[in-house]
Amino acid sequence: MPPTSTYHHGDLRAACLRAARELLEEDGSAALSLRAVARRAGVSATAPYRHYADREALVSAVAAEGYRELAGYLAQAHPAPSTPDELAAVAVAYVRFALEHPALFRAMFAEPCDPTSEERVAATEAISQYVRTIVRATFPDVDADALATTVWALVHGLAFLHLDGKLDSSTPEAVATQVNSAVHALFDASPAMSRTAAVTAEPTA
Amino acid sequence: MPPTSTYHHGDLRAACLRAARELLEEDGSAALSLRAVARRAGVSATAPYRHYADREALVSAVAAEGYRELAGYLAQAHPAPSTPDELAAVAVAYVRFALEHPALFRAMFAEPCDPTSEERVAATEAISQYVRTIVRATFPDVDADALATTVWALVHGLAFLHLDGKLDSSTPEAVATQVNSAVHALFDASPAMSRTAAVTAEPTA
DNA sequence: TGTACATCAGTGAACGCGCGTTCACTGATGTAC
DNA sequence: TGTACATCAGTGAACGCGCGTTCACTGATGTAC
Repeated sequence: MPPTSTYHHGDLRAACLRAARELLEEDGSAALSLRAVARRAGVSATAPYRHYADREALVSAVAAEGYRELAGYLAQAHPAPSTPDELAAVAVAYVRFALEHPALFRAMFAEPCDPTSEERVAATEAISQYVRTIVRATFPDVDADALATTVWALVHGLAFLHLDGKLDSSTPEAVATQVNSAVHALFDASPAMSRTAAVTAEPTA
Repeated sequence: MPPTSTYHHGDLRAACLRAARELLEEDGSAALSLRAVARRAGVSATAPYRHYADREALVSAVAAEGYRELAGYLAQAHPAPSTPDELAAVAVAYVRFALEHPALFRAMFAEPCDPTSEERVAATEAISQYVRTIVRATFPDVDADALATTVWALVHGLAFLHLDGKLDSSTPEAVATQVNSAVHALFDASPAMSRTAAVTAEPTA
């Protein structure tokens, strides 16, 4: 259904989200204002209020969309990882996502604008669950919750360090190598792992 | 030298820094404006311009001070760690610092306001060097740079996850336990550690 | 099929706000003689 | 020791800006009959 008339936009809600994403990627979080979003969507300054209660609601929606997109991105790296290598591939995807959408990623983890936004809480919970699930599939015999937290922290930290230019992000390969080796440093020799999948882990990077 | 007169403040530069820190801790980064700083320092809105070129300069100064303070905090946890346990204690301090100064910590790692601020660059470089030094002292036979990155990422990620309320931060003990176990998961069984450089050959990163 | 009407999604003017920054200024300080 | 003067660190009025949000409104849409 193409938006024939200009008065009724067609899908302003989605257009706002898209505009917000673009502003974020182009000029950083400071540029993300309701008015700028409206401007970019080609609509009056007050039109977005039809779809978002206030600025915070928009930001939360953007963050939530980011979480969903991240989840999709990870799943695409490997739908159901069950070996350390496959898990490492997902980790690489996580960091890559952060580097491809730096402002969005920062917004997702920035000072919580509205911690009570159900959409947002649900989205982050989904990611958290997802990580646990993956780790559990990869290391069935282990305290998956504890390990999942450690893995997530490691990968999350790598993402931020890369974002902050602390590590060599010049090429996707450099990033992948870095992430792979860090993840394997955690896995290869962890007691529980060496017992389970003794040799599987070695050949990466 | 007590600031007798009110006209000449005495040490407005430091007072601005302190005010900025307070605003940050109390109301988050959005509250950190030059005008608010001036107001809190009890000085006209334009007075801070005597000491800071613009808003960005102030923010960079705050961040740099944060880095220095973090460095001191880590050194206080253990002046020269050389065992995994001592290193873990430093890691705990890192996370604790983040939790005690959440807004400051976020500001330090937020979107780089002025990447060319020499004070700021120097401060972050110092931290980075410091981590490398510690890791090298603890594991002399290992590719310290690679491991240092991994350790830093892990600890940094834990700090943010705690900040975002993803982990149990209810008591300092809970945090310490969490961080300790994560760090040990990385160390205790990492091949390089258990068999000293036997397997260092793995040449990644 | 045509018409009346409720509903919905926009408009645009207006508000008050706090911000960063400029400018010409003035009061305090300290130094040279 | 006293005085003249340069320098320094503040003042306060003023600027223009973009923001979030409100309000009464109006044009388009779709549904009931």
